[in-house]
Amino acid sequence: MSISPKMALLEEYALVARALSAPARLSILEQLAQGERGVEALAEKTGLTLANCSQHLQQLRRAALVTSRRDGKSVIYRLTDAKTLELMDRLRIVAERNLAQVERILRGLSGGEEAPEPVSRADLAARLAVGTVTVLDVRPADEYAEGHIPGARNVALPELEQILPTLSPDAEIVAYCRGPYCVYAHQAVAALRKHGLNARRLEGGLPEWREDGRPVLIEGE
Amino acid sequence: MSISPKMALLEEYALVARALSAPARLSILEQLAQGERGVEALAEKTGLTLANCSQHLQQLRRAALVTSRRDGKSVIYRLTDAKTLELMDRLRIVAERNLAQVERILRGLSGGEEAPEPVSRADLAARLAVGTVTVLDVRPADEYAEGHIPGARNVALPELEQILPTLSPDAEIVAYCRGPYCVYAHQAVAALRKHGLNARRLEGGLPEWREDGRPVLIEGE
DNA sequence: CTATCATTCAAGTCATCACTTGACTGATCT
DNA sequence: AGATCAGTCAAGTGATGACTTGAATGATAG
Repeated sequence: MSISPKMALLEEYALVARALSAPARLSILEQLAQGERGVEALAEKTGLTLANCSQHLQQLRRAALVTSRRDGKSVIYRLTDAKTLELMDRLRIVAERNLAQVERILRGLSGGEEAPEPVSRADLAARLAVGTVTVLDVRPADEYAEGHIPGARNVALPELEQILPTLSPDAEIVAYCRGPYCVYAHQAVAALRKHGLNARRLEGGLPEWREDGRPVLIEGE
Repeated sequence: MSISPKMALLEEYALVARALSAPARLSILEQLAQGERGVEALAEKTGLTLANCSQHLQQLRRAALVTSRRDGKSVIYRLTDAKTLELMDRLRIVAERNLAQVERILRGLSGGEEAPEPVSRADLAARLAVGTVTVLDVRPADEYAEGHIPGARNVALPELEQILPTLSPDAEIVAYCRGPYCVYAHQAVAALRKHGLNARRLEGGLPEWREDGRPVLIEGE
């Protein structure tokens, strides 16, 4: 006797949801959204041990969210499909709408202040075209080097304080980071606004910008 | 010592994903998409025992995907937010794109034949306006009575064979059911096509139709 | 061919989950 | 108040998951 096709389908959908049901794996997926990565790099960025990270990757592979290829001694993982990012974004949206806890955390990130609405990517592109905006890439330098919005200046969060004097109080500042799951841009905007600067977050991050088909500058090109 | 806000956020997102990670709960959510329901009705429709169903509902409530209210002796559950349906649809899309197993099951539902593209809801609305289409609601009668597309004829799957003679071979037939997770429309279309009829599925089901703001007829109105 | 490096596998531990059974609670009906 | 009905809770079981540690694999460098 075979199980019903309906249950079989639900099992498959549940398999994908289960892949997203551990914070560690969401963190890995966020990293992979920046670009393909070896296991060690992923383990370091996510703070997981190597073996643990490898096992999470196996689970992501079982759900077919990631694929791997061999490159010499290394195994390089990448997202199977950009649609996964949309799924993760819906997940965030539903969580933000329904869970009071999420709002509390986000407010905490903004230092208790009300954060301004984020700038849409289309909006930023338009402002970049006429040059009336300062764009800050607040990711770590290695990720910036791998690709960033043309014209963006890289300032990892710890260095933010130091560059404050170089920012004009009149300038319109837009900060971005890895994407909707990343808190760097939230924190950067909160810090900048505390110093009276006119800063806002970009909606989404570099992966979403790239997915829109907008230009991405790679270091050394 | 407090955990980082980032991990706290990821935990919340993972909580929502975990709520979607059991087939039983996906099944419950699909039912709730039809309309609010008591625990017993949900248990019956999903084939879960009462206690088990209740416990799944607690988990859905923890993730804030459903809310409940008391009505006399009964507790009525409903979806907190229609965005949840979008999330579930993305889940399905990602699963269909990445998992070969899903394609295999869907092909099996269609009797091995290649199923035609579904009809979009806008398309069906246009055809209904000019009256050149036969719409079949292939859900159980009680769900049809609770609301259906105006002009749709209710034929639960087991009765489909009997009404075949009443369908013209020239008519264009569109079948719909509960939504993207429901297999009834797939099966109905396969059966109809096997008899040489020109049948296609509607994209999505009644909840999506309603969510579009299109008219829904309730029995006895 | 041996050594090295990147990754995976295997085994074990502790926690959580799905499901069952049977007792419990809270609202209604008589 | 007692009986009844809808739903929840509590405890127990077997399965799965997250994480750790240490051994095994597979490709390259010497």
